[in-house]
Amino acid sequence: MTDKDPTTAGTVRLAIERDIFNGDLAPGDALEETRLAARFGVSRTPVREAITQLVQAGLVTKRAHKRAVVSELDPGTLLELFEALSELEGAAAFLSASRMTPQEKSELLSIHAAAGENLQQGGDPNAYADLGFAFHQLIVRGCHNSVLIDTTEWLALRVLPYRRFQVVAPGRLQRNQADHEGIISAIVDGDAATARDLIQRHTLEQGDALMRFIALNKTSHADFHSTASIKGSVL
Amino acid sequence: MTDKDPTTAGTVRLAIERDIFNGDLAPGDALEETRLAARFGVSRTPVREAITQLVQAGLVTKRAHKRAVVSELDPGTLLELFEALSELEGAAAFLSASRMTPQEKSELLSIHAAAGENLQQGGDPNAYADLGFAFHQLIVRGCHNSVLIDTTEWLALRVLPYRRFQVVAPGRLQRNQADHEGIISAIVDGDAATARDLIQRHTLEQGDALMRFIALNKTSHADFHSTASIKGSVL
DNA sequence: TTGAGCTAGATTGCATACACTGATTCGTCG
DNA sequence: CGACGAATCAGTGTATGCAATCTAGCTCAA
Repeated sequence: MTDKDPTTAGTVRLAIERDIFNGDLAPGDALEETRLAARFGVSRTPVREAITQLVQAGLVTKRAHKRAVVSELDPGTLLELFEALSELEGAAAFLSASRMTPQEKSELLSIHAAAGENLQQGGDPNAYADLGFAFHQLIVRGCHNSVLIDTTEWLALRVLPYRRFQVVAPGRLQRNQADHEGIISAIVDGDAATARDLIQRHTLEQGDALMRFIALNKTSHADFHSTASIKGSVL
Repeated sequence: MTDKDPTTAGTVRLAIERDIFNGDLAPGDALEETRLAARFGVSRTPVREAITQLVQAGLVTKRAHKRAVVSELDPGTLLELFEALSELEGAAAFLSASRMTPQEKSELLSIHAAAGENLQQGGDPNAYADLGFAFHQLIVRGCHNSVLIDTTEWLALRVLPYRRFQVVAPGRLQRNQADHEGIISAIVDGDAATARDLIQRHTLEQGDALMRFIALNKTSHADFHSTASIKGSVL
């Protein structure tokens, strides 16, 4: 996914991806080839190729002779996305329970501990969000099935443009941490079925929370942009 | 997936896909831009775009400054692929058990009946394989979650280039039909957990059978091509 | 005032030309 | 005779130009 690509097209693709994840490019924004080419100091050709790649990755939507736009996820699709993601993460957790190496398990524990410390000391929410992301990533990768890993992360990628929507419901972070606690126990104990069940429910809840947050805040496109300063993650 | 794309690049992409699924382009074969451009009577530009799309779809592999080749699946990856696919189909079946409409269920039953008839009358194995493919597709689509459907079919697509490997183990088709029988019962009864379990095991077995068949027959690349006349499906 | 039709500008899709990288072959030296 | 190196060549990566298409703004009529 994050392979080093010495070609210009690959570099441009990563740059655009960064912009999308940073929020410099919001869902619905247009990707104009000429403008991007000028901005990166290259011709339109590699830009076009980068856009083609992003379209196939699902981050960008495009139709013939119409300009490409950053994919917008309507609530329905978002719900479907999280439902599918919860199944995939559940499957990965199921396998991870029996396949993670002791080293991977200890890494998982240390990340969880760091997140707990951050939470207790009222640390940076962004840092906590990043730790949460790493937590999920470690579990997924612990299944040692690269196809399953790639597929899961591919879906997770499509939610990233919505990271800016901070989930601020009261007590949400504490519940998140408690969920993680239970998931870790199941994995460390090798209880695959419980691990699957817990993380699946957990991911579905996250999606639900994000959806409700978006439904409340995104009354218009302008409002969407107004939240650009709020950064954070739901993962 | 099969969207109408009026652009040249889209047409070329579909043409190359066809060649891959038909076996005119076997895994490992090189895709040379100039040659393809000449063949389709277009310039290299749309051909490059088509190849980029196929790379992102996983059907083609490419590295910078090296020519693109039809993706080759080593036994390990193939195993991972089927493991992931079994999880996804299992998840879809789980949801389908409660979401399929009566109409969809009856369609499923009629396809299964047709397959049974074909089997009993010693009909065309290719036709049986197609029915089996339709069977799986119906179950997946019955979950009514387009993200899950697309993801599952995307993985299934990567196995299609190996359709030519007919699984001819004795009694295999009968066991396949019996599996389908059980899966249908579970879905019609609304027994989601059983449906998931059965189809998951079923898909894993299919992958295992395909893997063993390939391991036996593919002693060299030449041998691979020699089986080109044998057509069929494992789905 | 509002809506349909049209025209001009902007933008995409494709073709062609050039630059650069990787591979093969041939020549030379040990 | 074998091995190393340089030149040549095939093929990909990028730039640019042109034609087809879309979009926005305007005109004009209802």
